[in-house]
Amino acid sequence: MEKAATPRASDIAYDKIRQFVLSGRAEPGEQLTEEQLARISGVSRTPVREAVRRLENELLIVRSDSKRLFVADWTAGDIDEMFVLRGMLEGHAASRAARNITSRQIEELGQISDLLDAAVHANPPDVAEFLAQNRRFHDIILDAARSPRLSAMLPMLVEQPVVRRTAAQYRTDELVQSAREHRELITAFAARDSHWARAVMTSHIRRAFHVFSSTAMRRSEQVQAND
Amino acid sequence: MEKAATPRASDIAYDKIRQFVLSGRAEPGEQLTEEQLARISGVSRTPVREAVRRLENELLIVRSDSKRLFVADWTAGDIDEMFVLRGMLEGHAASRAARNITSRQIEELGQISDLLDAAVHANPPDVAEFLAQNRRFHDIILDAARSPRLSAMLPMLVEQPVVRRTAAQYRTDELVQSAREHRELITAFAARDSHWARAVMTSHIRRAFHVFSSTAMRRSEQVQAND
DNA sequence: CTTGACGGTATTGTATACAAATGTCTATCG
DNA sequence: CGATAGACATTTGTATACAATACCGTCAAG
Repeated sequence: MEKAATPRASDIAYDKIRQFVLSGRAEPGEQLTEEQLARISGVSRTPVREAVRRLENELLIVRSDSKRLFVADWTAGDIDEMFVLRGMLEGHAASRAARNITSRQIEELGQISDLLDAAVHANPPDVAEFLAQNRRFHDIILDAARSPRLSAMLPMLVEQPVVRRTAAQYRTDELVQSAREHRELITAFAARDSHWARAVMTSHIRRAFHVFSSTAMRRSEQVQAND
Repeated sequence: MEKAATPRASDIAYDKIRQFVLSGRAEPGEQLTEEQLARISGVSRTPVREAVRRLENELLIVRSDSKRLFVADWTAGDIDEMFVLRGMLEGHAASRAARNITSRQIEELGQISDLLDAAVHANPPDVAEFLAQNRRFHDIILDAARSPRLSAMLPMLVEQPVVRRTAAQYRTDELVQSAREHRELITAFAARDSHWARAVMTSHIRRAFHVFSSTAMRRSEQVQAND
């Protein structure tokens, strides 16, 4: 049985606020007060402050000239930049992982890959499941990289603008290709080929960026159509 | 006249604790209690906690399995990894800076470069001044890169193991070479050549790593001699 | 001698009260 | 009419008290 870790109020606050921001219930640029966030997360301001510090560090929340909190708002340039950094860092993580990964972990990646395939080929494709397993996949690689520093830095980059859009925007062929790349990564890991792993990961992330861009466009077209 | 910003207690705590850790007054692996840190920095536990969160994020302080604080302790592998990441990120920063830097900023870099030369050629070389100006130099580049994300991530990597050793460990020829690379960076910026800038910066950081390794060795030899 | 349970102590986590500071509105003056 | 100063409201920052949790030594049983 899994351990039922004690829920720390500051973690609760972190999750709730994060979800509040990413779900789009808070508009980009909107002001947030600590008290409001305390109400939302059901704890006092003290743990909220800690949570806010973390989110601020992830640039999900920004502080105005002096100390007032706002929901971050992303330019296209920010997002591009973010994917570039993710490409570098995840590429590096993959490279390290190829050297350090255990066969147990490779097995695990294989199982996740099966789940990814299942999610893709479901009818209709189960995109939420796909994203969840995709995240697990990348987390294992990060773990295998054995770099506390990478583990601290990557969360600042992952899935920030991704979550906001609805899952329905993905096309099946994109998911298929993504799943294929995961398989290739596993092969590279099994071969302990760090250069291969880095290259596959880098292009994987970069392609994700273009998928993101095009789905963002699709979405805005859809929004226009709804107006 | 420059603004005399209000000193926030949490910033005071951050500076004091950081200095406490980096100066070597705290042994790596040693436990730190919030109350002790509060005494040291002269504020209450609340701002200390915020400061600790930041330092924890920079991996200068680590949390034991549950919640007790310890001074981080670095393996050779950690330091190597850190310089690799710095190389990637500062290289990327230089690349962006080459595209975005203003002529005003290039001038500023030139002035700092003069100060670097002066510090190197003083007799004896003024290493503290060199390090201070070096830091200003890199900060300007980071600023010119215009990426809030890089600005958030790089502080996690800079000068952590560097400060602990005494300045006297540097050799003059190393400082001369470093100053030369700064000049070359300026040239690359002036030419707006992002590839050149990235390459120079990458090798600059990588060379710094090897200088660091050798000075660390020199230092340990010296310590052995003193035993 | 080892192991495990118990309880005291040290340390971290949270809430609340209050202080400092920032923003905003209004009234008055140029 | 616009600008500015001052009072008021809102928001963030800090300290303290208390609660919850983890650690560690002790003691008893196997």
